[in-house]
Amino acid sequence: MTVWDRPEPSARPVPLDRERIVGAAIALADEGGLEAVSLRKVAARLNAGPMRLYGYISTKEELFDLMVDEVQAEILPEEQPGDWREALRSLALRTRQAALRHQWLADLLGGRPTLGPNGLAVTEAKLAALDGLADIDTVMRAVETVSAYFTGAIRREIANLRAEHATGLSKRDWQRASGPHVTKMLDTGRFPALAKAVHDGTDVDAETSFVTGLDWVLDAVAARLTRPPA
Amino acid sequence: MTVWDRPEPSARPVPLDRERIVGAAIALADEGGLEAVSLRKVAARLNAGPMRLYGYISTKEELFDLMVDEVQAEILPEEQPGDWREALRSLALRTRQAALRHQWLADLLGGRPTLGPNGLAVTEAKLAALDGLADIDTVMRAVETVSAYFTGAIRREIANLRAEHATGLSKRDWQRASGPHVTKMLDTGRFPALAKAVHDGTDVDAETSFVTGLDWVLDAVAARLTRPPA
DNA sequence: CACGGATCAATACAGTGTATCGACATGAGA
DNA sequence: TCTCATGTCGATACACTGTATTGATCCGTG
Repeated sequence: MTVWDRPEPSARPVPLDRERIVGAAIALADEGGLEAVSLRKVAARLNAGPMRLYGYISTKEELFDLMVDEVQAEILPEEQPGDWREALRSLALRTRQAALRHQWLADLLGGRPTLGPNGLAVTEAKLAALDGLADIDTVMRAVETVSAYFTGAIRREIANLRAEHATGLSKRDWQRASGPHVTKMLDTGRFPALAKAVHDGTDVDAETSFVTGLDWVLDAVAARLTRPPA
Repeated sequence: MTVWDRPEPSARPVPLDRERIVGAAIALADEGGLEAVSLRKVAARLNAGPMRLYGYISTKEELFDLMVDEVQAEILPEEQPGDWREALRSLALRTRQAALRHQWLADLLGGRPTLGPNGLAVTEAKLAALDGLADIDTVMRAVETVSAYFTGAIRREIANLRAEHATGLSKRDWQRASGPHVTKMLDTGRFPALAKAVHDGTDVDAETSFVTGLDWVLDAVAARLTRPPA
């Protein structure tokens, strides 16, 4: 092969860093969900070979961790409100909003400990909100409980949202259309309470449902904060 | 290729049904986690070719759905206790126990609507527990809230459990060893509340933490049931 | 006994995460 | 200024994935 056949080597490789990599991965996930994120596609988006990424991450899971941590930054509020309740509420709502923007977050939320800088900062914010209002153990329990609630609630919301979107129908029509199956099941009479709920229940929008439960949980926390701090 | 070269066709194919398929898949998942479940391995475990499965399921996701529903059967209590609170508590605890037996369940919990027969039965049980104790909408909100809580809590618990197991150390040593990283972060002083929590917090076992939060949430529900039923 | 339709296995394909390794550009030393 | 070691990058390779297609083989029915 003569020089003339050989192509000129491509310009110096594009400089890379984790930020760019994570950005590309998030973009892909936003567009096509988590399953659209492959190391090859991420690399391609950065005009790099797939193996190049292994200088910055050592496994795909690590990339996911970085993605989650990146999004955690969106959750941190600009400034901490004074009231503990408003602080926790705000963190929960912002997490939900982030999950609505990046629906793939629902697949990752709670799936691994969040030890990245932003993840730690979020945890710090939660703990700080309650700092001094009760003994430490109570505070930890409170944070865990609230976090567990909204993690679970967000996951369910996104799951339903996807189910609706998959069948391509409005919220209310879902039960009727998600199934011939479900309706048939309900008609068997083996699920009377559920049938009644589907039939007579008001369908509130997801946000209302989310904050309703959230406020209940916050009430429960409030009830435990009456004890004097340790 | 003559007849003599050609092997006698293997005995009549093993009969198959969804139950067997799901059983094999669950066995694989119990042993090696969700990622150990591949259609090829499931089929191999049943002495069948991979394509054979597509007569019973049309996608791998459906197999996961069947697995989840199968495990839901373990959650249904033999008989419903009289007290609504005990009923919900029991469902939550049994879900947790199921998740501890089948840790892969944590990856799937809340990820999709559960419309299988057992999933519907579980939902029915939750709703039935509260039936008549408040207007339907309140009941639905209560069930959603409790479910969101324990879904999230279970997920976090399993996540931590895996993290500990991955580093192979005891609960308490985790913060110290999960990182050089975490300790260094804490030493920066940027996370005072978190540092205090790690330092001064008692480490309660996971079950205690779970039921503590659960009882808080149940208290919150109880507070809303005082209103007369609709 | 022949045939039609269903059932199943084999093959194939496009894609995955990651290990290995050879080429090559870059910086240090002579 | 030339040479050589170093470490980075890309190509190749491997074992594996979910699933479409296709061709053989069996069964029940005419």
